[in-house]
Amino acid sequence: MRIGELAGRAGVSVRSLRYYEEQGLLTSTRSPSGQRHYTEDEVERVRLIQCLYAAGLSSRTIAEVLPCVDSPSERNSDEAFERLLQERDRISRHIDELARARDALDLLIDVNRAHRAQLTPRRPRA
Amino acid sequence: MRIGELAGRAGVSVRSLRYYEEQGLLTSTRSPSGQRHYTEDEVERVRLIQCLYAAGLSSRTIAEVLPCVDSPSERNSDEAFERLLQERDRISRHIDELARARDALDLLIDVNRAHRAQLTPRRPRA
DNA sequence: CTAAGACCTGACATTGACGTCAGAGGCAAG
DNA sequence: CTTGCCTCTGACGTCAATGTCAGGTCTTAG
Repeated sequence: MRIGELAGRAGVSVRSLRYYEEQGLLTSTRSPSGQRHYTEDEVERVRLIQCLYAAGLSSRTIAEVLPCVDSPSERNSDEAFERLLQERDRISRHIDELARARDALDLLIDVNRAHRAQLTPRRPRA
Repeated sequence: MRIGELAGRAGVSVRSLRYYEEQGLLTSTRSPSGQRHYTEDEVERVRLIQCLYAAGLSSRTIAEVLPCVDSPSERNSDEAFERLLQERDRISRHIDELARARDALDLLIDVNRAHRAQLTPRRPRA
């Protein structure tokens, strides 16, 4: 398929796909006229890349761990594997951080609700 | 206290504190010579602001919810309160997203571990 | 054949939370 | 008074993942 279709099916912009290729996260075969062509598999790959971006990994970091996706059986991915573990931990810590922030907001919400209840004693959900 | 001490105690840069003030997140009293002075309370406020930044809120959004911190009892914070609920939900969704990414990494880790175990059958943790 | 629409490269624009630097003034200790 | 550190304002720099535009080529439906 061509780049427009891949973009549509993976839910990203054409611009992003070209950027991913530039960053070494994605490869394409080229038609004689220079247009990029992709296989079905690339759809999932792009979704994975997006997932990792959403988890806060940078292009560089994604590039570093991709060997674990592409050739999990090769010895050359020692560094990549280390990175994978690191990123997993970073995500866990980030989740904890978000949970603490959510707790703070929950507390604020409770306090505000209490005050609001007092202000409008007989007008709930207005 | 002056800005350097606040920065140290709250764990942020002096530059950041001035930026927060510029964004309306923090206020200071000024000495006759123009230097900023802060009370003890501001330490906690700065930590809260940092917490919200870490949770992905922008300066603008933090400014929008701060009325709920400063005057939780006032009617004027309707919009702020709405925003508070929205952000809480956004954080929850973000946590779910991160958890999915972590699951994906865990799977990758398992697969890679399996392959590595096969490659070096009698050399664990080398 | 031809027009519309997808695609190409290259380059500049954007956004947000800062870093950093310049040039100037403030303040406590010796 | 001076030395050294803190602070001030203002302004430009940064980084990363895109958006967007220009000027040109390719493909395909009619």
